[in-house]
Amino acid sequence: MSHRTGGGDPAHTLRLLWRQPDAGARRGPRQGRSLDDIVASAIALADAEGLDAVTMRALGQAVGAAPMTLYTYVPGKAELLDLMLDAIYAELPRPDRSGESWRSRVAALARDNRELFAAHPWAAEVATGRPPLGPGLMAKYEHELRAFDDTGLDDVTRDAALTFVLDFVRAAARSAAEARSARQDSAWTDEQWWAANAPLLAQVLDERRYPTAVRVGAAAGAAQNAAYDPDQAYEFGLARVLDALTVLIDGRADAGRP
Amino acid sequence: MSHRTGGGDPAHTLRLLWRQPDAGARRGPRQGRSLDDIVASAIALADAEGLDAVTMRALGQAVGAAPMTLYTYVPGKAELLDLMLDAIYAELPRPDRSGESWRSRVAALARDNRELFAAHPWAAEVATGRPPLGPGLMAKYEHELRAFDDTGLDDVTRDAALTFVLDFVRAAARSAAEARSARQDSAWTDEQWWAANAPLLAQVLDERRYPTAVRVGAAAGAAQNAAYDPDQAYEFGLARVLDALTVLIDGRADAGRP
DNA sequence: CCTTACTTCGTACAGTGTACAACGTACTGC
DNA sequence: GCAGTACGTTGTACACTGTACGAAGTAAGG
Repeated sequence: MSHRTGGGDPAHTLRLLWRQPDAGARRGPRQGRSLDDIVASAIALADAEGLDAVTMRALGQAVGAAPMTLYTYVPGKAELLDLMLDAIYAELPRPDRSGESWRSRVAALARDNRELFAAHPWAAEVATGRPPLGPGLMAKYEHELRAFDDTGLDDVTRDAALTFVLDFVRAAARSAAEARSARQDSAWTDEQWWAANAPLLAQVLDERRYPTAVRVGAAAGAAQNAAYDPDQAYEFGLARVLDALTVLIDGRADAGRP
Repeated sequence: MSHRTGGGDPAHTLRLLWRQPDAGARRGPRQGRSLDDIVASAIALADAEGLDAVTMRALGQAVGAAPMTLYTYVPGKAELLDLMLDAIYAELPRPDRSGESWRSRVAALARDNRELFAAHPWAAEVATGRPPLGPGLMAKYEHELRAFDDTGLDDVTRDAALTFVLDFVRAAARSAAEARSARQDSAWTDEQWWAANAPLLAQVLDERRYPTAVRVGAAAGAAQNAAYDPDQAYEFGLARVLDALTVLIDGRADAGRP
């Protein structure tokens, strides 16, 4: 199974996200834990051991309860993922950057999101078909839209530009997470992997058939000391994203450069 | 479990990808099917019912064999995913575009990849920590690198630029796939979902607290007839990507435009 | 022919999310 | 104070996953 959000009654999920208790007096025993405890434990578990380690059984053990107890706090696992995401969104820094240039603000926005994914790599893996419209995401959205103040973009374009930046950072984080988990899970280091592949690869990669691929692949591999360096891909991509926005906003490519 | 590639002996996987039979005479009964049959059935299954439907049991039934029989063709499911990916890469069109501008070639490259993900939406979900270095991927890489001929980019930058474009298309395909599966799996249409969320959202979305978010969100929602339109996001993003490459390659923003 | 390597497949196991029912608890209405 | 009831907690159970293991049958080598 893949990790997906949503699924249940949207109104119920939304009440949970905004921590709006059900109306009516509560009979029966009081809950021994809080929703925040559950969510915080789940995030800690995911940070430490990855999203696959967040099972209802493991989470139950982490909070000292039977697995099924969790279902009195949360309708199901999909909603738990929504809550986890919204919680880490709420943690993002949101300093006032109104004195800076838009370019500096957007670069900071990208950096903050990158650091979010560095702290919580699992977040890039979660498939959010419908986003968790909680306080964390709203605060994030509000703050990040402000990065485009004074750019002259209309509202629709502003939203599209933000989505473009965020999707880029998320894709980079996902690639980085995949590269890392390939290293960790597979019991083969990058070097061993290449060494194991090299003999047959040399035999099968005809330079007449793949001249450009062989040459460029070798150059790129040498430049990165690996088949793929997520950090370099991010730096390169971010520069391109900022260039693209400069064209969109200032109508030329060299604004803000020496 | 998420869907991941790789894992086993890289050399063995590589032999499978390039269809290099093990050396030595084969004793015992001959295999009743071919590796290509297995892979083709798996792709058909994934196309029709999604990646989650590709289980060893279902695939066994599709090829008319017991589930465990598959393990004589493929070491495990991770390797099967590698083979599926390489197979669809091999299907991509690779016409000679040497007469066109680089911008037209890169746009075509993006379109071809977008259509690949449209035909095989599951491909965007697969986590390829280490890429399947088979004939399909090599042919794809060779052809796509050629899109940057005559751009003056050095080899390392050429690889980075291609990665940038491909990552963008993949991210867009992933978002589109997530949005679609949210629609299909959740039993709530987009309209029902918004209708269910609207009352509480109206109550909780204070316009003083989230002025920009509320305004921009409403404008974007109206412009897209939905919370999120993957097609519009793709078109917007592709234009930005091409602008960014124009800056990189031609040093200005307006090359190739009227 | 016997041996050996190989394909096929039934069974089994550890793991997943969660439905269901039993049990105890604390509040509501009297 | 007491019955009724809604709710928290939990053990068990189910369908499902990938795949390890071993038995049975088949074709080739010596």
